[in-house]
Amino acid sequence: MPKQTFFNLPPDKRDQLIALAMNEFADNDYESASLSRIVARAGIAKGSVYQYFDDKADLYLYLVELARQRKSEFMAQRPMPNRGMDLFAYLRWQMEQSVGFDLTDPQVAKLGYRFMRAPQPIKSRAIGQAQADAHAYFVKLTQQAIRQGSVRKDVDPRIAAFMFSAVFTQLADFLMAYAEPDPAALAQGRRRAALKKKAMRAFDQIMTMLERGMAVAPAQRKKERR
Amino acid sequence: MPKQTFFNLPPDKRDQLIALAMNEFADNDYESASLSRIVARAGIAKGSVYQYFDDKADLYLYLVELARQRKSEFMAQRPMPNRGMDLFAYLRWQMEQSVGFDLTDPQVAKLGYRFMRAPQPIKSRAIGQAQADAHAYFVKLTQQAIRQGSVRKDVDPRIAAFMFSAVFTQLADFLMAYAEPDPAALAQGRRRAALKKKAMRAFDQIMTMLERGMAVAPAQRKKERR
Amino acid sequence: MPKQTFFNLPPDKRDQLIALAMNEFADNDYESASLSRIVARAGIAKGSVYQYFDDKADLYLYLVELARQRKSEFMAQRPMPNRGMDLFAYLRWQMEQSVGFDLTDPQVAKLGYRFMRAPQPIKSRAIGQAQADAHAYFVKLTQQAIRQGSVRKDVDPRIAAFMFSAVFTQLADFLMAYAEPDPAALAQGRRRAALKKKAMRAFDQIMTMLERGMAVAPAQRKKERR
Amino acid sequence: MPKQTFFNLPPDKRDQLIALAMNEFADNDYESASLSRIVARAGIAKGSVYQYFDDKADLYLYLVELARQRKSEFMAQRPMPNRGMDLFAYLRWQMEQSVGFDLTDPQVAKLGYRFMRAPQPIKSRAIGQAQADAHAYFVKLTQQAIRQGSVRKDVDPRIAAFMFSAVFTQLADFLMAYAEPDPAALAQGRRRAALKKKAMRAFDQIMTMLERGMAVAPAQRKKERR
DNA sequence: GATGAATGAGTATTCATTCAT
DNA sequence: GATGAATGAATACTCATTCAT
Repeated sequence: MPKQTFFNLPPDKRDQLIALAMNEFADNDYESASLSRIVARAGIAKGSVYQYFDDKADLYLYLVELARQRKSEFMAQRPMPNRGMDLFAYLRWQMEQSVGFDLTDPQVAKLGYRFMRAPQPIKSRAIGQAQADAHAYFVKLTQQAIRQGSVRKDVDPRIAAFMFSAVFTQLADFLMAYAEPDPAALAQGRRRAALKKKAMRAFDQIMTMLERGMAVAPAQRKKERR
Repeated sequence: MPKQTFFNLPPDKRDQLIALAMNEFADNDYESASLSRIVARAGIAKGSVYQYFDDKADLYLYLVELARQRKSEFMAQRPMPNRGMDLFAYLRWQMEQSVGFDLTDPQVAKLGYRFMRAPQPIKSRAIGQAQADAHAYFVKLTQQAIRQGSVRKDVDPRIAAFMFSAVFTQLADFLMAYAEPDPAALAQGRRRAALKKKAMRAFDQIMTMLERGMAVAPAQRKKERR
Repeated sequence: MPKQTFFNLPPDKRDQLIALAMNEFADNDYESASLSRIVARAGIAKGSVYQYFDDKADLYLYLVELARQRKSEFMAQRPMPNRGMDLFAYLRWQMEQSVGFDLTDPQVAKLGYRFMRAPQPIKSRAIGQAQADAHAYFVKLTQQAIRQGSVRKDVDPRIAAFMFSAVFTQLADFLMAYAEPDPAALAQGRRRAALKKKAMRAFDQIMTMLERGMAVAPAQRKKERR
Repeated sequence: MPKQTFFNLPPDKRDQLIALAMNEFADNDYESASLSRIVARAGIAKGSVYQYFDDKADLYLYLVELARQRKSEFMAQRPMPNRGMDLFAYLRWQMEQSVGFDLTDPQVAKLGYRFMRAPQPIKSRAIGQAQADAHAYFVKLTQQAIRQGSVRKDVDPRIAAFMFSAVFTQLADFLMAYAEPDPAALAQGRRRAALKKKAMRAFDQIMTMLERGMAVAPAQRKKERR
C-alpha cells in the first residue's frame, strides 16, 4: 500500500505519476520495469518514489489493484440489462464490458493481463485475488448455469472456466488486431465507431461458439441473444 | 542467426550451451534473462558468446526458432492416423501432440509461449513466423473445413483461429494444474499415467466444446470422437 | 549543542527521543547510524530533528556528552566508602561502579565505548573531554598514589593510566561473556545475582593483578581487599 | 576468497588496489567503508571489483586474512631467541614483535584491530579465527605457564587472557601517542629510532606490571628480563 | 578461435539535509 | 514550532558488450 504521503500529493501530479508508472509496468515485466525510467519521465527525484511507496513491489501491486478497480468501476457503470438472463447472455454482456474497457484503456488492461503471468512470489503479495478469482468466478457461474439448466450436466465447470478465461485473456488483443490491422490508423482514433462495430460482430461470433459448445439446446439459445 | 563459428563447435558443447540458454530464457523474460548466468553455468568465456552470436537478441531469436523446430519435429514424428479425417479429428490429434510436447519438454515449450508475449521490437526481428504462423495456419485449416462441409459457413475463419490459438496457448498450463493440483506430487513423477489419463479426459471435453461451437451438426459429431 | 527548542520539548518526548537515538548510536557506528530510523521509531517528523540539532553530528555529540554525564551521576550516587583509602582500593571501588553502570545501562555504556573508537574528525568536535579525560584522570590518580607511597616510584603515571584504561574499556564486555557464556540465558535475567557474584570475583582478580603489578608491596596489599 | 581473476592481475595493480582497500577498511567500519571510494582512488571501473571478488564482504574478509598473514610473516621473520623461556619472556618477545608490526604497518594493524570489533555476522564468515583465537591462545599459554610454575595457581587463565588481550589491543595506539604526541612529525618518519626506543621502554614497563601481577615470585622474575 | 578482464551505465534503495507550508 | 515532501548524491551490485591477448 502507498504511504499517506502519496495520497497527499496534488491530484495532477499523482495522476501523472500513476499514468507513467502504469505505462512502464504495462510495457515491461515486473523485473524489467525501471523505476529510474518512471521518475525520469515524471521529472521527479528518485528518492520521492520511496516517500510514496515502500519499494518497487509496493508500487507495482498498488497499480495492479488500481487497474482492477478501474475495470470494476468501468463495468459497474453500465447496469446489467436483465436480471434473469442465463449464463451466456450474462457472459456476453460481461465480456462486452470487459472488451470495451480493454479498448478504452489499453495500457491499464495490459497491466492487468501481464500481472496474471507474473511470477508467483510477487503475485502472492497481492492484496486482491485477481487471477485465482477469475477462475473461481467462472467456475461458480458455470455451476449455477448447470443448476438452472442452461448448461449441459456433463460439462466440468473447471473446464468451462478454463475456456472462458483463455478466451477472455486474449480477446482484446485479438479484437484490436482483427478490427484494424493497421495500428497507425487506430492510434489516430479514426473510424472508431466502425471498428467497434466490426469488433462486436467478431465478439458475438465467439460467444455463440462458446454457447453452442456448452449449452443444453444450442439451437434454441440463439434467439435469446441480445 | 548464429555465426559460422557456432556451428563449428563440438556438438556436445553446442548442445549444452543451447540447453542452458533455453532454460534461462524459459524462466526469465528477454530483458531479465542474463548472459552472465548462462556462461557461468556453461563454464565458457563470456566473450565466446559474441563469437557465436551478434548479441543477446541474436541468441534469443535463434533459440526461439529452435524451439519452433523442436516442436515441429516432435509433432511430425507421429504420423497422422487418418488422412481423410475432418478438422476436429485433426485438431484433436494435433493438440494432443502439442500438449504431449509441452509435457515432454516443458522448458522449450515455456520459451515458446513466453516469446508470444515478448515486446514487439524484439519480436519483429524474428526470422521464423512463429505466432503469426500459428494463426495463419488455423485460418487455412478452418477454410478447408468449411469447404469440406465440416464447419458452418457463417464461421469467420479468423475468429475460429483465434479460439483455437487462445485455447492452445494456455492448454498445457491448465491441464497440468487440473490433473494435479499438488505440484509436489507431480514433481515426484508419481501416478504419471493416471495424471495423463485425467488430463486427456479434460482435453477431450475441451475439444468437444470447440467442435460443438463450430460444427455443422454438433450433435452427430460426438460419435466420431477418438 | 542542541538548540533551545530541544529543551522546550515536553520531557516525555525529549526523553523518548534521547533513548531511541542512544540505542541507534549504540548499535551502529556514527556513519551507519540512521536519523531516518530514529525519527521513524520516535514517530516525529524528520525536520524536527533539525529544529533541535544543527545536524547529525550535533545530535551525536550531545548523546555522547549525556552518556558521560549519566555515568558520572551513577558513580557519584554511591559515596566513596573510605576517604583515606589508597589508589587500588579507590580504583577497585571505582571500577566496580563503572562495571555496575555498564551492566545497568548497557546501551549508554556501549555508546560511550563506541565513541572512543570514532573517527578523529567527529571526535575533535566533541565538547566534553571524555576519552582524553579518562587518561588524564588516571594519570593524576597515579601521581597522587606515588606521592602517597602506594605505588612504586619507577612507575610512569602515563603508562599506569594506559593499563587502567585499556582494562577498563573492555572490562564490561569481558565480564558479561565470562560470567555467562550463553547470551540467551542472560537475556532472560535468570540467576542475575549468581552472575554478578561470578563477575565480581573475576573483577577482583583483575584488580589484584593490577595492584600487584604496580604496588610497592603487593603481598601486603592483598589483605586490605574488599 | 578472491576469484582467480584477481590473482591474474599485474602485481603492481593488485598491490595498489589492496593498499587502497586496506586504507579504506582501516579508516572505516565495514558498513561505512565505500567501494566507490576505493575504485575512484584506484582509477578502476566499479564493475572490476566484482570481477575480482564476490562482494564487499568477500573483499573485506580477504583483506582481514591478508592482514593476519602479514602480521604472522612479520613475526616469524625474527626467530624466538630462547626456546625454554617462560611465559613472560615469551609474551614480551611476542608483544615486542606485535608492536613492531603495528608501528611498521599501522594501516594493516588498524584493519586487524577494527575487525575484532566487527559485528558478529560478518565475523562469522571469516576463514581464519583471528579474535577468538587470540583469547584461546592466551588461555593456553597461561595454562602452560601455571603448569611450569611461572604463574600463580590461583590465576584464572581466562582472566589472564583478558588482561593480555585488553592490553595488546590498545598497545600500539598508546605507544604511538606516548612516544610522539605530534602525529605530523611521526608521519614524516623523523627520529624513528628515538621513538622506538622510547616506546620500547614504555612497553617494558607494561610487561613488568603484568608479570608482577601474575607471577609466582614477582621480585625474582625481574632479573630474568631481557 | 577462444579468452576473460575492463568497462560504464544500469538496477533498487537509503541517506542527511532543506524548505515551504 | 512542527511538519513531511522533495531532493540528489550516495550505497552495493549486475549487466551486455568490447577488445587486447
